[in-house]
Amino acid sequence: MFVSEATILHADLDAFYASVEQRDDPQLRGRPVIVGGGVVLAASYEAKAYGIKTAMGGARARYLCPHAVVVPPRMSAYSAASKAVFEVFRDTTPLVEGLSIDEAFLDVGGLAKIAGTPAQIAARLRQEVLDRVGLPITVGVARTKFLAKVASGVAKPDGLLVVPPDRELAFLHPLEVERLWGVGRVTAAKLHSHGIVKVGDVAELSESMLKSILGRHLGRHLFGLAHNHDPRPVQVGRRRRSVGAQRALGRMAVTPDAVDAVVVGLVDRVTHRMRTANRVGRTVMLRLRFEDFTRASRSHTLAEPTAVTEEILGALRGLVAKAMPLIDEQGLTLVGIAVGNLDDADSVQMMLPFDEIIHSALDKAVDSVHGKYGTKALTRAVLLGKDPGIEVPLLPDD
DNA sequence: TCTGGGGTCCTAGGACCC
DNA sequence: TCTGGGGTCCTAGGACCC
Repeated sequence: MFVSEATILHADLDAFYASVEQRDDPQLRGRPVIVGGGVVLAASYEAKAYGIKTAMGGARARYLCPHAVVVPPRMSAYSAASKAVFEVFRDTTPLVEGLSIDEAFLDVGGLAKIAGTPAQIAARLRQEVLDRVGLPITVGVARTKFLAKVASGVAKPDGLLVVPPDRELAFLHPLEVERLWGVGRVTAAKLHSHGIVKVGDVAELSESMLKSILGRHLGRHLFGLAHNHDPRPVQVGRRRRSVGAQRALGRMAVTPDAVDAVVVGLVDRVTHRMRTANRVGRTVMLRLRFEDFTRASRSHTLAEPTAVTEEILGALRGLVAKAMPLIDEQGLTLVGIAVGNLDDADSVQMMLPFDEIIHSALDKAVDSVHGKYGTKALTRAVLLGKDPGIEVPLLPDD
C-alpha cells in the first residue's frame, strides 16, 4: 500500500502575547509574565509553571504567583509580529492556511528537491522565525492537519515533533481525549462518563456508538480523528465570515441609555473595520451575557449587505428593543455585536447594474406578453413567480 | 474559577417554496 | 380537502478554539 509522506506542518507561536512582551522588554525575560489584568490573555511559560492559564481570572492568577509581572495588552504590537511571522510562513511555501493570529498550517509537499525533507524545512522555519521576528515557535509535522496540530501541542514549548506515517496510531492512542481537536470541557465530561479517557479508548468504539454519545457530526468527526482519518487539505485564502466586537460592562449602571451608548461604540468599531477591509454584511447579531453567565442572542438579516454605520446601528437598536424584557429581568454584564454573511464590497457593487439589467429584461418580457393577465402589474407578478394578491385566471397555452 | 475579546462550526425548529 | 417530501433561509442556542 502506498503511504504518503508527512508533509503538513502546524506552526504555533509559544505564549504569543507574553513572548512579544519578553522580546520587547529584556527585563521580562526569564520572569513570569501575565498579559491582561482582569483576565489572563496570555501567560509566559515561567508563569504557566505556577498553574496560571489563559482565560483565568486575574485575581486568581496573582494569588498563584504574586511576583508575576502583569502588563496591559498591546494589540498592535501582536498584530505586527503576527504579520512578520506569516511572511516567514509564506516565504517557506505558498500553501499557508492561517488559523488565528498565532498559528497556521503549511503544506510543504513537493518541496523536497529544492528545500529538503519536511523535518529539515520545519527546523529551518523555527530558526527563521527566531532570527527574523525574535519569537519562539513550535512546529508539529504529520501526514494530516489534525495530527500535525496534536504534534505541536505535545511538542510545546519551543519544540519540533515529526510523526512518521508508520507511527501515527502509536503516537495518538496513548494521549488523553482532551488532546483531540474539538473536545472541550463538555465533550470530555461526556466521554469520561462512559469510561473513555484515552484516544485509544475512542478508537475502540464503533462510529454509531460515538454518534449516540456525542451526536451525529461530532461522533463522526471524533471517530475519524481517533483513526487518524483527516482528508482536509491545507486551504489557502480562507476569509473571515463575521466581524464582531464586545464589551464587558463591569459595575456600570445598566440603563437603556447606557446600553445604547455601548452599542453605538461597538457598531462604530465594527463598521470601521468592515470598511477598512472593504467588506459588507447582511446578518446583524446582538449577543448578551448576564450575571449568572447565561447568554442570549438576537439576530436580524437585512435585505441588502451593508457596512454603513446608521443601517447596522438601526438594526441593532431593533434587536436591543426585542431583548429589553430579558435585560430588565436579569443583570446584564456584557454586550456584543457581530455582522455576518460577509461579502466583498466590490462584488456587491457589481451586482447593482446586474440587477438593473434583470429588471429591464423583465420589463421587455412584460411588454411581450402584455394583456395575457389583464394588466402589466399582474403580468409582472406572475413572471416573477410572486403572489399577486388576487386570483389570476391563467389562460390556456396557445 | 466568578470570567476578555475575538472568532468558528453545528443543531434544531419554523417559515416558505416547489 | 388533505397529504407529502425536499430544499433553502432565518433565528436562537451551544460547544469549542486561541
